[in-house]
Amino acid sequence: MKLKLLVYDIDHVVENGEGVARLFTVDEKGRIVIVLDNSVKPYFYVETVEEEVESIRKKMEALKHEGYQVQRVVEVEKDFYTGRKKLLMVYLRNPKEVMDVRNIVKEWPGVINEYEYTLPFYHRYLLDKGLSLMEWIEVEGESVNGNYPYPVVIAKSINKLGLPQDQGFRVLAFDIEVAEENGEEKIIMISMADNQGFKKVLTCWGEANELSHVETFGNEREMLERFVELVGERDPVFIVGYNTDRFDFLKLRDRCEALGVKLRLGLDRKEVKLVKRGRISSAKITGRVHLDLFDFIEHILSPSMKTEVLTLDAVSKELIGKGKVDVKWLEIEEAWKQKRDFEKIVSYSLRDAELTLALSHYLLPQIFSIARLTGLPPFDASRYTYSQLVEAFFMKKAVETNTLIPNRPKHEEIQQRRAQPVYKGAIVIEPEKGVHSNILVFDFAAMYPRIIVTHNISPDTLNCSCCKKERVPGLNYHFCREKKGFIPAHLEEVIRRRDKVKREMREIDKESEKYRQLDNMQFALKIIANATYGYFAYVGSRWYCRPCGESCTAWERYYINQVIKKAEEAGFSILYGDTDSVFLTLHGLSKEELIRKGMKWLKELNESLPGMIELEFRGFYVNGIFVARRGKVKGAKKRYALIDEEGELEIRGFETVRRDWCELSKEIQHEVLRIILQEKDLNKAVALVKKTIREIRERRVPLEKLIIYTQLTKPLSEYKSIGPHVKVAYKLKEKGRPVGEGMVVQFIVTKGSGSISDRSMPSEDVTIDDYDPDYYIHNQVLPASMRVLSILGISEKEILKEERQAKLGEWF
DNA sequence: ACGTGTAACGA
DNA sequence: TCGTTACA
Repeated sequence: MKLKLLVYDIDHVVENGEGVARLFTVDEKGRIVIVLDNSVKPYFYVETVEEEVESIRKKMEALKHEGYQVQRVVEVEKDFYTGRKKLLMVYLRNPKEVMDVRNIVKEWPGVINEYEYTLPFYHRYLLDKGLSLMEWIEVEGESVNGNYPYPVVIAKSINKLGLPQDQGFRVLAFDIEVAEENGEEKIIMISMADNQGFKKVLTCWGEANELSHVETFGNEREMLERFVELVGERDPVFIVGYNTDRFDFLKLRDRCEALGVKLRLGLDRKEVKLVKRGRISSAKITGRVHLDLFDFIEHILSPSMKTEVLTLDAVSKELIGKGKVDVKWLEIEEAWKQKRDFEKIVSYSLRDAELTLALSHYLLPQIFSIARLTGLPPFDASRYTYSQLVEAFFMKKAVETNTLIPNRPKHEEIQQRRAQPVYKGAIVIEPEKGVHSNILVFDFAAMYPRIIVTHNISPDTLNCSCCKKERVPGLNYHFCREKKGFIPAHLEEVIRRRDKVKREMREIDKESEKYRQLDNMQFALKIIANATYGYFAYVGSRWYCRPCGESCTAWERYYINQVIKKAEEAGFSILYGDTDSVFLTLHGLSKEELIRKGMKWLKELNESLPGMIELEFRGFYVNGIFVARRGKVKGAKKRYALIDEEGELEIRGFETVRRDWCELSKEIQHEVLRIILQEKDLNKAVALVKKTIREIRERRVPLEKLIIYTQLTKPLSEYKSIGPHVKVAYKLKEKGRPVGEGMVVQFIVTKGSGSISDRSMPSEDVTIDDYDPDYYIHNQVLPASMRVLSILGISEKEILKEERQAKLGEWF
């Protein structure tokens, strides 16, 4: 029989001692079909000294007599960055024997190194088959009776059908609530929502009730058993949650263990498995893909998000415009805290499941797009960091081009790499402080990836012996001009594909499904393109190449200097520049003349730039402001504000955009910048600051605007210097609150004695009468505002002097 | 577990 | 001054 199927997950089973890939798929009607395929055998590579090839091959074959099922040993040749390599390819039967045999072989004399022995078998299978998940395949095979309540097919052949076309998967979101009872933490509520309209709240807390979607149980065990039963009934392909790796599944496992409930959520009715992944573990379910959206957001999306905290509420609000904490939800939250008003609590809990479901609708297509590009299962694609995704992409390309995958560095090697001094980075031009008008901004789009491609920067082209034509400016490296490097070859493909997708996007309706699909595609390509430079110099990298990273920044400095030189030659003044951007102006020209001259200059410049490197026009700005460094005359780098013709502000580096400054300071600084750049009314800006200072003294500011957010970047015990956020973390810990690395501490500085740290309190414990007006005036609002006002000739004294008079005035 | 350059805070 | 954070 022939079947058209979409693979959404994969693992392997061992049958009669043989590794068999197990593909979890759905057909066009959304029905689950399990496909078993034994066409890929587990193997790894061994590099030996030339003279020992034969003897070692014989020795390996002889391992059969010691119980190792060495099937075949084949001599192969593969590309490597050091050149062509002859290798022995050792085929085994059971995937777990790969490690066992490698551990034996590595001790043998004459064996130089082993390769590709750490790949999980499912990854080996996907790479060798050239398959990506979330794509349609055609399976020819035979239907058999398996131990699953789903059809099982043994594959004879599998063909890729090409273009991805999404399928309506069943997606179930869930969320649990816990509470302490008699010193023991229990699960008291489980909410579920799926994309077929199913909603359910299970609880073993509160009284019986009339709500149709609520089931109340006499005890926690019955509730958990019902949860397992319901997952089976709803039969989802994707189970999504928010922070479920680190919280919900750990709690579920603990409680199920304590109460003797089997958490059988898998298609095979097996229990949820917690698999270790670095510091934290992930919950894995056979045949259903558990996706923790928090991981994906933390690793991939958060750098480009505005929110200070990655709570479900804040994230949904930013990404899908839902989850706004309005009055109604505040009420519900209060009810939950006080454990009263059952109905409200149920809706609170259910809302989390529904928000997670809504988020998944938006995020799953992005995850799938990354999965297709990197060849990783969605389970991994959603959990990997930038560097891991880049690595997976190049591993796929390596196998496609008969290139040997370099090994991951061992612990010792990582230490050595870490000990290397940092190399020279990008150039930042020191700006002249003050206000400037008529500014043209240009930047190099995707500069590092384009440098890598244009100059063929790659570990396999570094210092080749065949040609030495192009030396890296200022460094003693050169890269081959004859042969295309491994990294540049595939990176070029990524950049070209992305450019093409972006061109296609311009032609179609922004609201269309096709547009979203293309957008997700270009996003996945962008991740790979942008992270490759950093990956060269990342200590954990397989394709580690410091000279490559160093060369990228050297070329970057070269090009920025070229641009500056040519701009000066054309008569422009250079106001500022950072890494890949330049800010230019030309006094005495009208706006139109300036733009016309700028465009002409840009065209000529681009004709002189090689390869894929191109400078782009980012925009024209009416005004811009550069501020001074603290206590210095010179202008500060990476801190400026621009305003365009539409009155749109672009603020970089200022307190306004930093989360470790309180909202009030940020708001006032933003307003000061706007008043100055847009209204050009210095007095109005000064008056605003004065008014704000008065309001702080009179305690007429909302407490939330005084909260400072600071992240704990390491475990509490590792801090040598105890700053405010660390002190607050200790205070939280004392209260019995969970405190850990990665947590964003929220605090307010209060009155009293001692250092600022001593006086910093968890924001939840502070009332309006507690905060320290002096701190918020002198350490927050004033510095933030003065940063801008002082360059316009306003002194702190001026603002405070009149402030004192105003205060005096209150007495008369 | 992506790179380096930078400003600024609090102890 | 140093350790720390968050930004470009």
